[in-house]
Amino acid sequence: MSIEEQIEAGIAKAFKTVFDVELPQEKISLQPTRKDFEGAYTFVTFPYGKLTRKKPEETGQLLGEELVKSLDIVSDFNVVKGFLNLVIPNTVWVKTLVEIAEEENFGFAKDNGKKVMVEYSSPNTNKPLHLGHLRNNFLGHSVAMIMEANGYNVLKTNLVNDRGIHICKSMLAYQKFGQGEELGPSLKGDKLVGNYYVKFDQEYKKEVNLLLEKLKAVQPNGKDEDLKKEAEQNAPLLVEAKEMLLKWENKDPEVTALWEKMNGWVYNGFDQTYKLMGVEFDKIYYESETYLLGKDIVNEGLEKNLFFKKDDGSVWVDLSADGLDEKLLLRGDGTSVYMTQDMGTADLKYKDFPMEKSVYVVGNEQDYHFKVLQLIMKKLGRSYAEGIFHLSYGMVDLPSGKMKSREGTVVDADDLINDMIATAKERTEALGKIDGFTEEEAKVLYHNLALGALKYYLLKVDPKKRMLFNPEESIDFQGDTGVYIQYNFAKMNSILRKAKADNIEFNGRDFSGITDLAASEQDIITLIYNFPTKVKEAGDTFSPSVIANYSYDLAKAYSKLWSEVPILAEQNEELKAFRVFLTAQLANVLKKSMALIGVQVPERM
RNA sequence: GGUCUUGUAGCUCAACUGGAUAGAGCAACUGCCUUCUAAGCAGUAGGUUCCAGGUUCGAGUCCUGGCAAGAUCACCA
Repeated sequence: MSIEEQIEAGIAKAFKTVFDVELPQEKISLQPTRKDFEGAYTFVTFPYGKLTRKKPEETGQLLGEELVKSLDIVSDFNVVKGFLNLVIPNTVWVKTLVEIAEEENFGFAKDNGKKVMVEYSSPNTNKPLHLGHLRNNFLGHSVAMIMEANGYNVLKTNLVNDRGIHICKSMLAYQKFGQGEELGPSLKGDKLVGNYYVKFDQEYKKEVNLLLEKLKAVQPNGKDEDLKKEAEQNAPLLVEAKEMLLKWENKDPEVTALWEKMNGWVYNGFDQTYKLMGVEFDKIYYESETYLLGKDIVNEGLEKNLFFKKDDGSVWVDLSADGLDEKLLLRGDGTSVYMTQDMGTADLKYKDFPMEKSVYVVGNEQDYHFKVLQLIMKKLGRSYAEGIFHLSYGMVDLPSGKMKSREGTVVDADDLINDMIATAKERTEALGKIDGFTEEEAKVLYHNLALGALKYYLLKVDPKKRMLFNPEESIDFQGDTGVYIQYNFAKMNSILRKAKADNIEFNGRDFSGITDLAASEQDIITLIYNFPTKVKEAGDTFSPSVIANYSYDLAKAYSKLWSEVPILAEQNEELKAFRVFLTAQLANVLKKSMALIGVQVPERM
């Protein structure tokens, strides 16, 4: 039984013995005591005045006296207004830490027999990955690991958008302007293809302007808006791209071959970037294979009278009763729309991997889409519908506004990571921290520092919030950063290395003689003790930020300890061993928690 | 216009799901490297938690109404 549970049970009992009232344990909750007061846990007595017929202070006083009497783990208490602060003796904390050290897989839940699928990344194959994708990938990968730590069997998936008009645009531009360019060593495949996507847009805009001039000449009285629309629709490049899409759908050999060739280039590039980012997938879905799915489900919905057909043959669902609008599910010509496809894919996913929860890491511009998707699948009676969770995250904007691939105003993922690596190298060398490192070790360190800084930066923030990224200001290496946490881990490791060299034994040692703890030592133990709660909270809310912030707290606590008490320089042998032991436990938990946000911690830096 | 999200120190973010005097980092200022890594520690300053009501013993957190920013409301994906 956890410390909290023991106290809660004790409080329930105390209500009975002191006030002769029944208060079920579920109704009792504790909170951590604020730093400025003595104690570890606080019980708020304000709500129980009616029950005890006493003032909150008095209720607290009487409960406190009873708890000290009845519970070994409560040694003292104090009452401030309606707050009963309970003191847990140091020996209990020390004992707790020893128990934690003996626990295998501390903090991680046992296999719960449940499955969860996490879909993330979901790139388009017409352009390279950018900063927005980094947020997506880091979130998804981290959530997958957090769910695993919560006992789920996790399948990481990637739904690649490899077809559609936008893909045809880059293909067409390549065909027209590519002059047979082939993949070379100087340019990654995704970049090569991305360039043609930009090229398409440039040429297309020229055509639109040209056409607009002509239209204006012919229809001097036409509204600017209408003419522009007409020009945009009829520009030859777009018309050709549409034709190409039709050819693709009809499996035209030439178009298919080009499509395969260019997508191959892109995947080659993506693989490099994914590797650089440190994310991976268990299964990859391609929209080219799923885009025809879902039509059966549309028929099913029609049969069940959940959907309806309009005169032109298009199929809709009326969600106005749920506060939403009517939504198109199938075009008049019988072709699929996005929603058709996603309904089909939802069924396919469940068929492949019958899961309790299905997480979609997708930007918040699709909030409406996923709300509708879940609602429809619920109406259709899909058992998995309840478990659909759209992990909606805010856009990463630049000071200049939105990132736009077509206009080239994006922060490229590879470039950003490589810049960060260069910065890490520069900083490390300036600080003279690489003495004794081999070239290979130094390279690994720079990579870990760069990725750590970047991942922490993107994950410590609540996903819902949109964020502003200023490329002019590099991501910090000081203060509340990934590097700070890594640095403190390196310090812990330095202690452990030296302790080993000095043959300081701490495993399995009896620390019952430790009765005095410095405030920073006690803080660290409580933090370590809270690890399982944090893992659970992060899993329940799909929030890597919980883990990121927790990791920072751990690092900060050690930094404080470091400056306040001697560790290896401690004269008392038992105390010295205890502090090394504490360091070892903390390092262990910190490494685990950082791993949950995908950050590697260095042994030395 | 409807719906959803966000609004906390100059800036970037927290706040244990309704609890005590709202906490960190950056930037500014002041101390601290003959002791285990100063990518650090300690301190000073910085707040009408967007505004106005309400519920409650108690509100940054819940409700109502505003204001501001963003997203979305396509036979695009």
